[in-house]
Amino acid sequence: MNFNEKVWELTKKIPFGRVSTYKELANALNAKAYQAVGNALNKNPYAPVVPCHRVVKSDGTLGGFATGCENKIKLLEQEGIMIKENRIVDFEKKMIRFGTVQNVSDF
DNA sequence: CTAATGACATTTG
DNA sequence: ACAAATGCCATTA
Repeated sequence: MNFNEKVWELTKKIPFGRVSTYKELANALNAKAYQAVGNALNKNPYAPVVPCHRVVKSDGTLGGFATGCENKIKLLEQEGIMIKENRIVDFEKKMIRFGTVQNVSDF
């Protein structure tokens, strides 16, 4: 299993209504290649399978999207995530950390 | 193998 | 707070 497949598998595990960051994704894979994570998501062949729109930058901004960041915003809003000025609202609460159980009550 | 690239991150001006 | 510069790691040419 190469690095990209790991990234995609992990991305598929992001639950509905939550988001994660490239850095946390790489950290969960025990690697530091956050940029390579974004690179993998960019050319992922599992476009509809992998919820790439739930992956954002570490500071809460959206980052990029293959089919346009506007589309990314729409997808996230469909999942109940509010976007303000290209930034995720309550990002700290929405962000998921793999390996740690998150509190669902505040969402 | 070497060089260039990117949906990034961190530091600096 | 914003923009530029630098560092980073896997992938690709």
